[in-house]
This record gives sequence, C-alpha cells and structure tokens, in this order.
Amino acid sequence: MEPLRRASLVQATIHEIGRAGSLDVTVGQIAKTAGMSTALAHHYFGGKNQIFLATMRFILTEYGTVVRDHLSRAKTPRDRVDAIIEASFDKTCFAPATVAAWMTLYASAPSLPETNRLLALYQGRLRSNLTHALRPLSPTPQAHAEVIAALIDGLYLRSALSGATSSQTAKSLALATLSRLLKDPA
Amino acid sequence: MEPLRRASLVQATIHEIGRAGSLDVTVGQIAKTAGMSTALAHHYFGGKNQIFLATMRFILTEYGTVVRDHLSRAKTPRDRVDAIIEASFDKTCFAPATVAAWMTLYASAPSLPETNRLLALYQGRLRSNLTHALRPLSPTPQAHAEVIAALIDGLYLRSALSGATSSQTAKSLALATLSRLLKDPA
Amino acid sequence: MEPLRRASLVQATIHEIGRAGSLDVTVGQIAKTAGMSTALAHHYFGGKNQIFLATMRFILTEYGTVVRDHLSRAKTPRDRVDAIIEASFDKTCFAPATVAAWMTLYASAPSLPETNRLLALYQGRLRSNLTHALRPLSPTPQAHAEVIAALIDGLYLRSALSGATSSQTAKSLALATLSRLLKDPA
Amino acid sequence: MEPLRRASLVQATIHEIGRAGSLDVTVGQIAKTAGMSTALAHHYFGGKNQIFLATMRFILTEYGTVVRDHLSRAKTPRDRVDAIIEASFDKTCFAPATVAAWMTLYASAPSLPETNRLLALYQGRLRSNLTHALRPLSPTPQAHAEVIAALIDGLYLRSALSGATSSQTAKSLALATLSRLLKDPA
DNA sequence: AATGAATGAGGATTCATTCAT
DNA sequence: GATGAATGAATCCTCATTCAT
Repeated sequence: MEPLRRASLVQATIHEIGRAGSLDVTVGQIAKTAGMSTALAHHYFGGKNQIFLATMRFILTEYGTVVRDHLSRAKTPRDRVDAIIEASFDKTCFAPATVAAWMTLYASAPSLPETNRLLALYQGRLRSNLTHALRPLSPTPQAHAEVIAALIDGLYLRSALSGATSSQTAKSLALATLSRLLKDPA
Repeated sequence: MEPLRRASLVQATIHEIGRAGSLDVTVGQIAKTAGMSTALAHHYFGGKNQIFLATMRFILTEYGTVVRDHLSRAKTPRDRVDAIIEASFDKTCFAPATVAAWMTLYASAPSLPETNRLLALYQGRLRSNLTHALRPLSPTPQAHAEVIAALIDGLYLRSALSGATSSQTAKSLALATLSRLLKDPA
Repeated sequence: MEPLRRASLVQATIHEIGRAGSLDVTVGQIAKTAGMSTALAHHYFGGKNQIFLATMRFILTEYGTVVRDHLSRAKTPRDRVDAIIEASFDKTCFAPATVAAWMTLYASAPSLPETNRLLALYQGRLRSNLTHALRPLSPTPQAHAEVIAALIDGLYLRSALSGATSSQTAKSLALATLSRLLKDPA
Repeated sequence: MEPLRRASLVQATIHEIGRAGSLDVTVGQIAKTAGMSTALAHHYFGGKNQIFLATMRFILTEYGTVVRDHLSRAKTPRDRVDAIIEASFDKTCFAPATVAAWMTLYASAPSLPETNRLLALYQGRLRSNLTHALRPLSPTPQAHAEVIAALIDGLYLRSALSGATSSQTAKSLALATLSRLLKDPA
C-alpha cells in the first residue's frame, strides 16, 4: 500500500506544480489530487519538504531513464553523445510540470542542502556521461563534456521558459555545435 | 524621499534574498533591514510582489550596466563579443543574493507573466547584443549568438549553483568555444 | 460536527454583535466566544462575510418561526393579521443582538447584494403574509398590507432604537391603526 | 478658511459614503475627494468619528431645512401635516449617499451614544412637528403623530432600500392613511 | 491504515493617527 | 495653515502539522 500511496502523491505533486507553474502548492491540494487526506500525506512522507524532495528525485530518475533508453539504442560512439543530447530535449522534459519542477530545483538549490545535493548529482552525472561518451571522439573529453553540458542546460532554459526558441531548434543547435567542436578540436 | 526609500527597500530585498537563498522572505524582514516599518514598504510599493519585481528589474539593470561598461572599453569587433561574455561572468553576478534573485527569476517565470516578460527582455537583449557583435565576425551571427547565449546561461548555472566549476573556468570555456566556432564556421 | 460548529459560531456572532452594538466584531472575538480557533471558524464558513450572512439568515429564520408560531394559534381571519403584528413585536425581536443585527442588515443592504437579497426576502414575505391575511377582511388587501408592513418596520425602528416608545405601546398602536383602517376602508 | 474646509470634508464624506454604499470609507478617500491631505482632515475634525458625526448632523440639518421650506408654504392646518410628509419623501432624501448615511445612522445608534442622541433628536423633532400640526385636526394628536412618524420611517425604509415601492407610492400611501385616520378618528 | 477535527504560528495588508517641517 | 512621512496596531486569512478515533 505504501509504495502506491507515495507514487500517487508524487504524481499529484507534479500535476499541481504544473498547474500552478511554481512551488506555490499546498499539501491540501496535493493530497486532494492524490485522493487522500492531508494527514495521510504527512503520514507517508513526514512533511511537505520531503514530498517535494521525493518529487524532484522522481523527475531526475525519469530523466535518467530516458537517457539510458536512448543510450541503449546507440551503435557508434558518436551515437552515444547524440543520444544524451536527444534525451535532454525529449518531449517529456518540456511538460509544464517538469519545467516548473526543474526551475524550482534550481531556485531552491542555494537554500536547501538536500536540493543542492540533488542538483549536483544531476550535473555530475550529465558531465560524466558526456565525458565517457566523448572519450573515443575527443582529445579533451572533459572540457568538451563541460561545454556540451552547459549548452544543453542553457538551451533548455531558453526553450523551456520563453517560446522564442523551439525545442527542435535547441536540439539542432546543440548537435551542430557538437559536430563543430569535434571536427577541428584544436 | 520616495526614491531613497525605494532604493533602500530594493537593496534590503537583495540582501534578504541572499541571506535566505530564496524568495522565502517576508515584507517584515525586508522592511526591518531597510530600517522602516512594513507599512511604509507597502506604501511605497503597493505590495510584496511589486517589491520583488522592482528588485529583479534592478538586478537586470545592474547587469545591463556592467555589459555597457565592458562594451565601452572594446576596441576590435572580437573585443565586443568578449566583453559581453566577460560581463556575464563578472564578480557581481556571483554575489549570493544575485544568484538567488536570478534563480527565482527563472523559477517564477512560468507562473508570473510580469516575471516572464522580464526574463524575455533579458534573453532578447543578450541575443541581440551578441548578434550585433558577431555580425562582422560570423557568416551566421544569429545562430552563433543563440549558441553563445545559451552557453553563457548554462555555464553560469553550473558555476553559480555548484562549486564544481569556478567562474574563471566557466569564462575561459565560453571564450574558447567562441574562438573555435569563429575559426572554422562551416 | 460541522452543523454544531456552525451553530456555535452563529450564536457567538449574535452574542458579539449584541455586545458591540454593531458589526465591529472580529472573527477572533467570535471564535473565542464560540470556543474555537479563528482558523476553524474560517474553515467552516470560508470567511467573515459568510459568517455574517449565515447569522442574518438565522435571525430571519428565527423571526419566520415566531410568525408561524403565532399564526398557528390564530382562529379568526382577524386573528391572523394580529398574529403577524404580535410576532413582529415579540420580545425576541428586541434582544440587543437582534436589534443590532437587524440594523446592520439595513445598513449593509445598499452595498452588499447578498444582504440586499435577504432584506428583500424579508420585506416580500411580510407583505405577502399580510396581504394573504387581509384578503378576507379588506377590499384593498395589497395597499393595506403595504401600510401595515411599513408601520411595523417604522414602529420597530422607533421602539428598538430609542427608549422613547415601548414595544408594548408600539404593538398597541399598530393594532389600533389596523382596526381603524379596517373599520371604514373607504 | 476653517468653515470651508469643514464643509468640503462633509460633502466629500457624503460623496464617498454614497459611492461605497456604506460606512466603509477611509479618511484617505474622504480627504482626497475633498482635495486635501488626511492630516488636514484630522486637524479640522480631530478624528474619523467626528467627521462622520458632522456629516450626519449635516444631513439632519438639511432634512430640517426641507421640512421648514415645505411648512412655510402651507396655508391650512392640513397643509402643514402634508408638508411634513412631503418633505420626508423629497427627492433629496433618496440620493444614494443620503440613504446610506441614514442607514448608518440607524446602525450605529446602538453602539455610539452620540449617534443615538442624534437619532433621538430627529425622532423627537419629527414627532413634535407632527403633533403640533395635528393639534387642530385630531383629538389625539400625540398618538396620531406617533403613527404617522412611524409610517414615514417605515415607508422610507422600504422604498429607499428595495426598489419594490417607489417614493411616489410611498408618499401617496402615507397621505391616504393620514386622511383615513383623520376622517373617523374614533 | 486512514481521516476529520483542530490549531498555532505567521504573513500580507490596511488605516487612523501623529509629528516634524 | 498645510503636508509628506511614518508607524503601531489590528485583522483577515492560510497552511503545515498534530492527534484522537
């Protein structure tokens, strides 16, 4: 029973964050959406903060799954780097709730140590995934990984928040820049 | 008197946001830091939201000033692009309060139309500044501007939030990538 | 539990309005008198205004009950008209709290649509009750009802607010005027 | 200067009460409408309550003037009673601001001694005016005065608050009832 | 396991009032 | 005489959290 309830609450949290476009969501709203009492929500999570943390962990895990999925279909070394980029601009990453959750992750990182750790985890994984994938392709995989990672984050920010750049354009720009970097690495 | 009070409040808001690391700041705290009553704060701004908006506008203006400063010292075309990048990684942009304010700008963009507009303003200006500066140097200034802009935002995110990448490293990476892009633009 | 709490709050509101002699009553006072927290008061009613509205509805209902009571004991047609008059000058109508609530009903009618509706309801019912009762006795029941209704309200106003006229005198005057009107209706 | 300022404020108060339909009017609004600072309003009146009292006194005085006007044109004894009735249903008495002020007079009578006194003054004057006018016409001028006074108040209440009864109808009903009472006084 | 009931703490906002100039 | 500046006090309302059942 417990895992189901927790999953319900996390889904409800995502839903409500998406609806509000921000963290301004009450436990009451979440519990109602999840079809249970606020008391039960507290019982299973211990507090509002922990509901949020679990939700962010869920979103990160989901992203991790998408990345693994794409990677599993990669054949050549270059495919592997492309896979990571494509996963990062997957449709699922642009769901309003996901965008909002992601932004609150950034916003709460300076104040909440646990969120900070979570964010560091994500940033570390992205970099190491990229470094690993770039090793057969680049003489300076570390530096290139750092650049591509930042590019992914920056393009996501711009396409997710303002309609100015579409997610397709963003992805193309990232892939094109990668090609440029690898062509003449000097 | 009014402009002084408003400035005081904006400064106090930055200070308190920095202290809290987030928007979880009460009007009372801000007013106390600014050395006045909450009633006066409301009198001069009309509400909490408008205090925050004014603060974000201030931070954007401040950033704009830094950019203009750097640009005014540029001699060659390439200098102009470098100036924008260097301004974006200026020490002032990494003050805890500024980082927090910036993150809350991102976080509140999906829910508050006014914040969204503000963010769009920033993103638009950065792009147009870069496009303009890149015109003499690149055959595709628009696309390059988009990439550099995203790179700036992404590197800032990574160096401002986690200690992993220093602001110096971030700046170097941005400049190096720019050089690479311009060297063999095809 | 909910109906009990709501009833408690309505009673407390009447009590506090009576004590203050006006609507200058805080939710805090009401809740304390009702023996609960302000939060619970808000929980059950949604807001101060709705507490007041419920209270006014209660007073109107109470008055309606008194009228029905008196009517049920009436034997002759004339008894029915007398019953309405007597009910309107019943002791319960002169409790300080009731008087104050009644006056605030008048005072808030111009500004609050819901109060206005409530008042119209009362005025309509009084008139229709009187019209109905006067039909066997008067050739112009409508006009007479209007006059008697106004007389009731006016006498109530004068005896409830200033000690000048006692409620007994008021009642007698109303009954006497009724007799006069019915004697020579031409 | 002082009398002008005071008059301005009283007019502004009437205007604002009319706009709000109730006493929910701030000193700030009144002062602004009167074209001066809140501090000056306080200077001339000493406080909000006294502004309101002065306003109510003004309305009562105005009503007194209308009554005197009508009385001065009366020729026969019966004319004098009619004059009082007609004055009470004068157009000026139905201005939204006047209605609202009048209702708040009733509503604040139970709690504010000074308002109570004011109301008693009005009720006393109306009764004595009517008694005086009825002396040549009625064997029981006191009782008749009381009835007519109450009728006036009651009809006013009904026609001023709900659109159900027009002021013309109200006046006619009062005059007709008066005729009836005087015709066969027994 | 589940919840309705209940609350304490806190926060934004309003406003009458005061005072130095 | 007149005002801008300033505030203390009060109020409504919200919400995370607890607990008895």
